[in-house]
Amino acid sequence: MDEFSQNIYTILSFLGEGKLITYGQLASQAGYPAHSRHVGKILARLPKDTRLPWFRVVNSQGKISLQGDALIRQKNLLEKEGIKVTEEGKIVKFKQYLG
DNA sequence: CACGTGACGTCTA
DNA sequence: TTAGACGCCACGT
Repeated sequence: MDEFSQNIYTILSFLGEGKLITYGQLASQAGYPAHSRHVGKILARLPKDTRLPWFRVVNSQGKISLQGDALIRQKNLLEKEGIKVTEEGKIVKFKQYLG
């Protein structure tokens, strides 16, 4: 477990309900601005029963980067927190949910 | 060592 | 607003 991953987990654990963050912001806040892609890899290997709010992470365009059933899962979790998402996975009023 | 790939980002037309 | 071109970095082959 490297420092970058630890930072990602810490930042996510402090991300409150109804708040969103992008891969790029996570990477930057973790101290490695150029590692936005790596954030995805780290999230992808999280256990299914993790307590971390991985579903509050979207790309800089305000869209969910997952596909198929995974997209549906994240969509449902977000809507459960009052965030509206279109069929294509686009977050409605995306910028309102950032820090 | 070269190359392809991925839950990405920024610029530009 | 959308698409394509590039940039970026860790990893497996």
